[in-house]
Formats: sequence, structure tokens, C-alpha cells
Amino acid sequence: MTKLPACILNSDVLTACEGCLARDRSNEHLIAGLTCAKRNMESGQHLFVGSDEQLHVYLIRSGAVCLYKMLRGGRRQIVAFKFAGDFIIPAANGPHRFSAQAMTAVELRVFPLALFRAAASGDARFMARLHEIAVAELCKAYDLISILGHHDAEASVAAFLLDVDGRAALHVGGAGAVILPMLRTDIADYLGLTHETVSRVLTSFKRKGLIDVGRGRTVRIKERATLAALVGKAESAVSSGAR
Amino acid sequence: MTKLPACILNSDVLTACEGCLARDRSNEHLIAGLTCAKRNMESGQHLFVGSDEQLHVYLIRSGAVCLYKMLRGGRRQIVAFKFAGDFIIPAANGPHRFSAQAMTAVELRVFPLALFRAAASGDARFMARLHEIAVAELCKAYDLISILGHHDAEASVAAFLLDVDGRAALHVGGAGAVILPMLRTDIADYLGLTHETVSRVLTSFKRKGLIDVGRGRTVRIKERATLAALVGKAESAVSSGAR
DNA sequence: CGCTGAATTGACAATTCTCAATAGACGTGG
DNA sequence: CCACGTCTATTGAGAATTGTCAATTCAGCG
Repeated sequence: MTKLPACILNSDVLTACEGCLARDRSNEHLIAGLTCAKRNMESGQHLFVGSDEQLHVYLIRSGAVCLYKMLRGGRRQIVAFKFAGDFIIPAANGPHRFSAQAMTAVELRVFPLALFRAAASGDARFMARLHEIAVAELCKAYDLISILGHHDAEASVAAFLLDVDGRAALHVGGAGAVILPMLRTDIADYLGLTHETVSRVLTSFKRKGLIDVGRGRTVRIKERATLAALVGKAESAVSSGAR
Repeated sequence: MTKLPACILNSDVLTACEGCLARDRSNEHLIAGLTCAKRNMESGQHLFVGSDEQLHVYLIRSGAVCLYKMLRGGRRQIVAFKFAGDFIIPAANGPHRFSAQAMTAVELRVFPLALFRAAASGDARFMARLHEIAVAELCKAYDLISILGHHDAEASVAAFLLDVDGRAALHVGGAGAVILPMLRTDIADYLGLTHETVSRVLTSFKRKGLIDVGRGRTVRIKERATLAALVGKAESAVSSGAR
């Protein structure tokens, strides 16, 4: 079994890959046959679009990226936000299912997909890691489904704020404030709302004293419990009884 | 490498597992250490609920099952329908994230989760199959996200009809009609609508001549292209331009 | 300092939800 | 075989939320 970098083997890679690739300066080999290149992109640039062939695995070192799909009527559905430490791994063969756009300046590590897969197919541990990552994405997807199914703007935005707040990569010093790297439009396209509605809800939260909205897209959560109540911690997978 | 049953190795298992387990009568060993039991359940019964420990992998031989989660306000979000040939595989450790309820009489094959995982962890091919299944579920989840993001009842119902129509397991003889094994309420809880809205949309489709709604929850699609247009085959992952 | 894109706020329209009543299907039992 | 009861589906009317369109304020940047 080949030697795998910690960033691939560790269970918590999705949120923290510091220390592992931090050591790789100038494209040194991480494991036999699996190298990564550095790439930097500016805000607004696309890593790839839906029609592109899938050729790479991306690891985000810093910044924020969104994965989206264009829907009928010009509507855009963002299916995931990716932050520092997150992987973007093509799921199947063929063209990309999504487009990936940098929402801020982004620092990337890029692995050739073919090599990545070759390394995985020969190694059950690596394969298991990939599976683990896919499962984590699946859980995220189900969370988003729950949010979209709510049909409740306040609950959606509250869930979004709590989710983002849980990502260490986005915190700024001191008062526990979070930088929202995305536009109101991006939040709206993620939650299935309009940017006006997102704005209204945030203003409403601010007025109720649940959050502080500061300069530079900074948000600080003041009443976490109240937000959680809005989301409905009553959310439960338990049956409410046979039908 | 152990000998694996075709139902696990084949790529198209999610929709068709006939012929593989058809041969296993009375719990014979399928591969070393991996046996399955038969179980039958009636409509309305739960395979498991969200608080249960995850102990089994299920393969549906016949019938229909839904996976759901209860949301705040008593709202129920169905995250997936499972039909004949589909697996229900616990993703992570801990309790179930969802409840699973039989929507019709169901014939099941039940594998002990521990044995299933043991077989997988030692076998890169098996692991790869599991990954493949998870990825397929992920794609389904993203499809549902796209539907829920639409915020358009007609598009949602049209997408649902076309999706269900694509599942061979649900077709009845002759005129290409499909049996919808689920209630209007189930469809609504899947699409983030109310059963009244689902009913209204179906009636509207019927009046427009897009579908026939027959006896016994039978639906026949007459104007596939029109329904597809409603969904918006314009759906695309291609960027509409840099921002 | 002014320009440009983003965010906020307002007024109104549209869709869906809620509540309610009716009609239909299915199974049971007389 | 029909009547009844129950569950499901349909239909209707009104309420509520969000979307749409438009105008204004704000922030960042040259």
C-alpha cells in the first residue's frame, strides 16, 4: 500500500487540511504518482464550467468557491459552497455536472483526476476516504434539501448562518464574527430565494438583535439559540407515527 | 479477493438486480461471510426510524419505500423514493439520519451492516461499488435540490413524473402507464408542496392532455416533450457568463 | 470625488398555503 | 351484492409569503 498524505487519509479533511499540504512547496510528490500543482484564481473566475471535461481534483487552500447549476428561466441553483480545506472531486465520468466559480481570490491545489483515481482504485484505504468524502457531501446535500423543503425564508437564512458559522475557515478574530464571502445573490441562489428576501430577513434578524451585520460582509451571531429555534431543532428523523 | 454477487458488482444495480438475488432462495451465502435474510413488510410499516441504530443494508426486491425526515412544524421531507432493485445503505455511523417507510407491500433482502462493511473494507472493488452507489445517490440528491430550488409547482410535478416514468420497476403492461405507489401527500412531501397543490397540478396536466390519470394510481404520460419543456431541458450546468 | 456594483427598502402582483367542504375509491360486513 | 365507513383525492375561497419591479442608499475603488 502506498504512502498517502495525511490530507487524504484523515477523517476531518473536509474542514482542515492545514499542515499536510502546507509542507508541499513547489509541486513535490505527495505520494507515488500523485502530484499536485498550485493555482491561484481571482474572484469571479471559473475553475470549470458544466460543459468542460472533468480533468482535475481540486483542494481549496484559501478562499471560497461555489458549485452551481443553471436552471430553467435563468435561475441559478448553487448546490454547495466550498471553503479552505474542502475538496472538489468529480463524481462520475463525462462532463462536469456543475460549474465552479471563485467567490473570492482562491488558492488551489490541483491533482490530475486520472492519477487521483488510479491511486484510489489500487488502495482500499484511499477508496474508503473517497467514499467518506462523498458521503459527507451527500449529508450536506440532504441538509440543503431539508432547507429548501422548508419553504420558510427565515428558517432558511438562519440555517445558512449557523452552517457557515460552523466553518472555522471563515472566522475572523475576536468577537466570533464570520465573513460571508458570498454575495446576497449567492446566498439567495443557494437557499432558493431572491436576494431581496435574503436582505429583508437579515435586516429583520438585525432588528431583532439576533445578529450584527458589520462592515466587509461580516456577520456576528448574537442569539444562536433563537436562530436554531427558527431552523427548528425540532427537526428530527423520528417518525411521527404510522400512517 | 472474494467472490462478489453480480448485484453488488454491476454498475446498474440501482435500478435492476433481477437475476442475481433471484437465485438465492432461503438465505444461502452469497459471498463468504455475507448473507442476506428475507423480510416482507406491509404498506405503512417502517423499516426503521431515525432514532434506530443502523444495523442493516436493505435491498428492495419489490414494492416501494420512502426515506424521510421530519422538519420543524410537522413538515415531512421525503428525501428519496426507493423501488425494486434499489439499495438502502447506511452512510455513516450512529443512528439513522432518516426514517424508512414502506409505501406498498415490500419484499426485502436484509444484510447485516457489519458484515457488509467488513466485506467492503477488504475489497477495493466492493468499496468502489459502494462509492459508485453513494455517488448515484448524490446525483439524485442534486436533482432534487434543483427541483426544490425551482419554486415552480408545475415544473416540480413534471420532473417528478418524468423521473418516476424512467423507473422500469413501476411500469404496467401495455400503454406505457406507470403506477404511482405513493400518495399525493408523499409526492408533495418530496417536492416541497402540499397535496392540494399536487392534485391541482395533476388535474391541470390532465385537462391540457399531457397525461392520463387512470384507476389505481395509474398515470400515463401523453406529451413527454411538453412535460420536459416545463421542467426546462434548458437546465444546464453551463455558466451564463462571468459575473 | 465620482463611478460602479451591491445592498436595502418599498409597493404591488402572483403563487402557494391554509382551511374547509365535497366527491371518489376501497374494503368490510350485513 | 349493496350499504356503510374510512381514507384519499379533488375542488374552492381567502390569507400569507415571497417574487417582481423600481428606486434609493451604501461601499469600494480608481
